Formats: sequence, C-alpha cells, structure tokens
Amino acid sequence: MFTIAQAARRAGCPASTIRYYERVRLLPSARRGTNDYRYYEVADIERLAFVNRARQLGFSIDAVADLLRLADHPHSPCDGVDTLIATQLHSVEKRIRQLQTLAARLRQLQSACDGEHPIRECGILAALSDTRWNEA
Amino acid sequence: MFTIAQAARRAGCPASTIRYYERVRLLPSARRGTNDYRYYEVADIERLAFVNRARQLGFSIDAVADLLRLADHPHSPCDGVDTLIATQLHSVEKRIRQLQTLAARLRQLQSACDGEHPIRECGILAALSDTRWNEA
DNA sequence: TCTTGACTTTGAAGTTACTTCAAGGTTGAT
DNA sequence: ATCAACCTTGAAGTAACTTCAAAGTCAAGA
Ligand SMILES: [Zn+2]
Ligand SMILES: [Zn+2]
Ligand SMILES: [Zn+2]
Ligand SMILES: [Zn+2]
Repeated sequence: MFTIAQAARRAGCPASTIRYYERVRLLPSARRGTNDYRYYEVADIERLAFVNRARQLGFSIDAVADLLRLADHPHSPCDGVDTLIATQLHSVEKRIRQLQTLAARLRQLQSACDGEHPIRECGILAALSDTRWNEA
Repeated sequence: MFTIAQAARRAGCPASTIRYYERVRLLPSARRGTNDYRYYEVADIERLAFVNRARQLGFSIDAVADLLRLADHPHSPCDGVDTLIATQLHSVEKRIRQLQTLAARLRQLQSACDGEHPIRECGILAALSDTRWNEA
C-alpha cells in the first residue's frame, strides 16, 4: 500500500500527473483511506508505469487508453496493437521530416549573416522580410 | 486599404489569427473604420507576413516579438538576430534527436510482433509491461 | 503532548497558440 | 428588400499537464 507520492516515485512521474490521469479516466479511481488519501497497490503502480512508458513513446492520452483496453483483452488478436504502433511511428517520422526541413531553412538563414553588421544590412532579416520568401 | 479577410489572404493566415496577434500585442492595434472594422495597409500586411514566416520557422510568439523589436532598430548590430536563429536551430536539432530516439524505440517494439498472435502473447505489450523497460 | 514539516485533499486557473462559437451589426449586389 | 458574405466582441475549447490556494493529516522529535 503506497501513498500517491510513493506511487509517483516508483512510477517516475509527479503526483499531480497521477491525479490528472485519474480525472480524465485514463486510470480508475484509486482506493481511498478514511482520511481520503489515495492508496495504491503494486498492480496499480505497474499500470501507471505502463501509461508513462507509452506517453514517453509519444502516444496521446487517447491512444494510451486504446493500448490499455487492448492489454485488458488477452484473447483478442494483437493486430490492433501493431496498428497503433505503426501509426505512431509514422507520425513521429513525419514530424522528424518537418523539423529537418525547418532546420535546413534555419541553417540557410544563418549563412546569410556573419553577425558583424548593423541590422539594416543583416541578411537574415532581409530574407525574413522578403516577399519572395516562398519561392526559396 | 484592406479588410481583415483580405489581409489574411495576402499574408496567408486566417483572420482569427490576425485578431489573436493583435490581442497578445504581437501586432499593433489596427486602424478602425467608422463601422469598427479593422483596416490594413500594405506595410501592415508585410509585417504580418514577416510574423507568419518566423512562426513557420518554429519561433515562439515571444521570439517573434524579439525579432520584430530587432528589425525595428536598423542601426543596432545584428548579433541579437543571429543568436535567436542559433538558439532556435539548436532547439529544433534537439527535438529531432529526441524524436529519432523515439522512432528507434518504436521500430524495436514493432520487431517484437508479427501481428498474428493473441494479445496475451504479443511481444509489444509484453515489452511495454516490462518493469525492466528502462534498461533497454 | 506539542510542534514542526512533509504530506494529502479539492477546485480553479495558468500554460501555448490558436480556433470555434454565439449573437449581433455592416456591406454590396441583385 | 433581401441575401450572402463580411465584420465585431467575449468566452470557451483544444492537449496534457502544472501550479496555486486553502485546509486537513500524519509522523517524528523534544
Ligand atoms: Zn550580417
Ligand atoms: Zn545579421
Ligand atoms: Zn505478435
Ligand atoms: Zn502483437
């Protein structure tokens, strides 16, 4: 039996996050003591840790809820799980490509200035102010 | 002289965004007609386009405000601009590295399952449920 | 026993950068 | 006159939390 702070330490997240997960029904309502404190068993903490691992993989709260539902039906086929992972991987890969485009543009901007001029002659601001920006 | 929708079309963002930028003081209050409509000049629209380009580069609202302040002082040295660009580039590169780690983990998870088993035997959920996760 | 500090509770508001909505006024064309 | 397409405002919704205030609880030391 653990208090919320102990559960938080074991699962590796703040206590406020546990309360939040309960509020949005990602986790079931915790058992309460006579003092109204929440108390957790090892199994509860494992479920919480599962949630944290999935969140660290970038899954949304809704997707984590899907994963939990799937994990709760051991006899169903697992293709739903595989689909969730694949979808998440695609979205991460897409975001990486977007950010790489961004980084390339920022490096291009950087090369437009050596940092030794008055702003009026700065190639960076000139580029940012250029109406033909989108052609580049 | 352009209405807000015309300015939005020219600058390439929704009208609601222009109102928002005005509300948070990223842009000065627009001139108003007797009907209380906002009206914009070409210079206003260029400033708005500058903002949109900077936002597309991933700069926060605050950073864009910094860029605008710098652009408004043509006689100052431009090293402040260069610093902002470098900082933004670093944060984009950092985010890319984080996402690449994520993608690698997701691919590793994917390889733990061929999608043809009942969930009880799914390597993905087994990995997500594994307390030794962090060692991997 | 008393006190102190660390813990717990709740609901509400703050965060980021917008978007969406409701309710109502204006414009321009047919 | 009427109609669509504008415009106005303030408030609320979005994602996933975090922070805060006010108040109750617990354990340990003096
Ligand atoms: Zn320069
Ligand atoms: Zn420069
Ligand atoms: Zn499998
Ligand atoms: Zn599987």
